[in-house]
Amino acid sequence: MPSNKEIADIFYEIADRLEMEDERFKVRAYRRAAETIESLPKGIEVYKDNLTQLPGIGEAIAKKIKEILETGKLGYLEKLRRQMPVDIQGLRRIEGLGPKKIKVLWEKLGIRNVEDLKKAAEQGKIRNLEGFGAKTEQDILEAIKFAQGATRFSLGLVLPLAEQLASELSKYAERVDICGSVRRMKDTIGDLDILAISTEPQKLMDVFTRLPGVAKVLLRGLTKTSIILRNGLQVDLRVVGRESYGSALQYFTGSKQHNVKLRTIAKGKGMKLSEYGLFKGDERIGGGSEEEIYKALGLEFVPPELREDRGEIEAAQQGKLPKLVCLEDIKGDLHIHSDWSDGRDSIRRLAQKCIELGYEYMGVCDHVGRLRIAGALDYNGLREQWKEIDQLNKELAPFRILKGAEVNIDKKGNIDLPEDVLKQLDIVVASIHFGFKGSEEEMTKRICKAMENPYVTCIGHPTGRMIGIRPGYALAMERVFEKARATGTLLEINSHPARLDLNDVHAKGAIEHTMLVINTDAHALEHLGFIRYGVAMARRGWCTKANLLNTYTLKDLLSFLKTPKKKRLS
DNA sequence: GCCGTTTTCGGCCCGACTGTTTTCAGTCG
Repeated sequence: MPSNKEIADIFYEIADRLEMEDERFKVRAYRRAAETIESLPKGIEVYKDNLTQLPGIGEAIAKKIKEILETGKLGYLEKLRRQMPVDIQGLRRIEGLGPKKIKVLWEKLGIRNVEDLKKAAEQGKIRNLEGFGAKTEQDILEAIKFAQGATRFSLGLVLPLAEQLASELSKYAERVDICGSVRRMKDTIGDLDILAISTEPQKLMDVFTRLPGVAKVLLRGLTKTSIILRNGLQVDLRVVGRESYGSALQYFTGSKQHNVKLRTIAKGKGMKLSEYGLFKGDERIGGGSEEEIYKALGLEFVPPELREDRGEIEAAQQGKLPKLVCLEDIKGDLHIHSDWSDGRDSIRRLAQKCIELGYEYMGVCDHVGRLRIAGALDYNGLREQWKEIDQLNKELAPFRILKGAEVNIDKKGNIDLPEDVLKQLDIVVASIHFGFKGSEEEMTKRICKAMENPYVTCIGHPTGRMIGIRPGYALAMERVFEKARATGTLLEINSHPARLDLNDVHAKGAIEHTMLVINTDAHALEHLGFIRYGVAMARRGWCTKANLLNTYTLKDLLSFLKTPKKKRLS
């Protein structure tokens, strides 16, 4: 059974291919359908009998979905592929290449995939094509380099998959845990490690190798089996005995550097730590649980997110690990898009979902100003929106919807909304949405200038990176952090799985100077759930509740926002 | 191809930026 993501990808590909044929509206229709499918909360087979009820799905696409569910493929797409046998998905991941350029590359140079593209660019063939030039050729080479370096998957893709696999496997095992970098909640994941206790390893491995989505079985044994999923992700399943489960969990969670250091400490104490347990001579003195291992080594328990050998071991020895923020500490989400701009859902529905999540408040920050994505709001639009928010606030009290906006930082560091409008807002998220290619000096100045604006509450996705697509723009982070402190500006941890920006390392650096806020940048109800990835970045960045604005109660938040910006952090 | 107090046809989000093009197409958000 193909996953929702796989079916969505089929429609995205159709859209790309139709776009090459200069189709316009069908392209939009297929993309819309793909977006719907991708964000369904349950497997699409659940909706099989009333597909046309789903937004953006009509008779024709419903029929195609059924064909995919029944046969595993789609004749229409195969026909399109035969017309132009080009690896669209691969080529589209090269930044700056869209369907039109890909088409020219295919027609003029016979380029079918990234490898062909690289060769042609290196040979200088691309610069002579109409619509291309030397600069484009250079950009293509750089984009290829970046995309190829990024064979890692984003946490947001792997974690839900990992949980699904673990839940399936746990039907056949006494205990199943996700280990490795996924358990440590690293922003990008190389492969997925799963650990289990089972009295029927044979059966468990059978189930594992026959999971839906398995493309290839790399190796298969009773204690270790490795598979590759259709999306290219490698998954290792290891089965160990109950008595050494804790040490195995510890060992397979890593990181490698963290483990090396732990083993050194064990050695210094005349002990030996391995995946099979903690030993003194031949006697096993621990290994059933992780807790007893850390305790026996004279350490506080180290949460998996901190296990990177970034000072956590020393802190644990001194009993000085921070009390990390957790999901339950989050009292609200302060960067949410509604259907007033490019979001999908109404403020009312978003608010209801936030209430369900136990939040005390939310911030509606639709696009405002020059970047007219999906009809970004102007001042009049904002005022209309405020009326709705005032009404909802009466209705939903004590829950509180804050009036906000996401504004653009232009190339000079100015905000594209006048101050007399900005000052009427509760929250202003300022972000860079264009002009990523400036020098470090230019980009740093630009962000710093934006922070000087007295009404900018925080900088959205401060580095602009997109996981696997583009690195962040060049920034002197220390200068940004210092400016944030000087001006009372917060920095965002954007929880969107493709962003995770600030990342863990930056977050850790930032809290030495300023406060952070974890936002989802949700464009639909289900995106509110991304918050856990942002919390994970914060935890990996050693953040406590006190470092994060949206752990504040509504009362404290309002008093913070009422304080003049320059005095907020003092 | 989808959708509907513009409802079975006709409209569908659109502006900024970039590089190359001397007036604009392609890409991005």
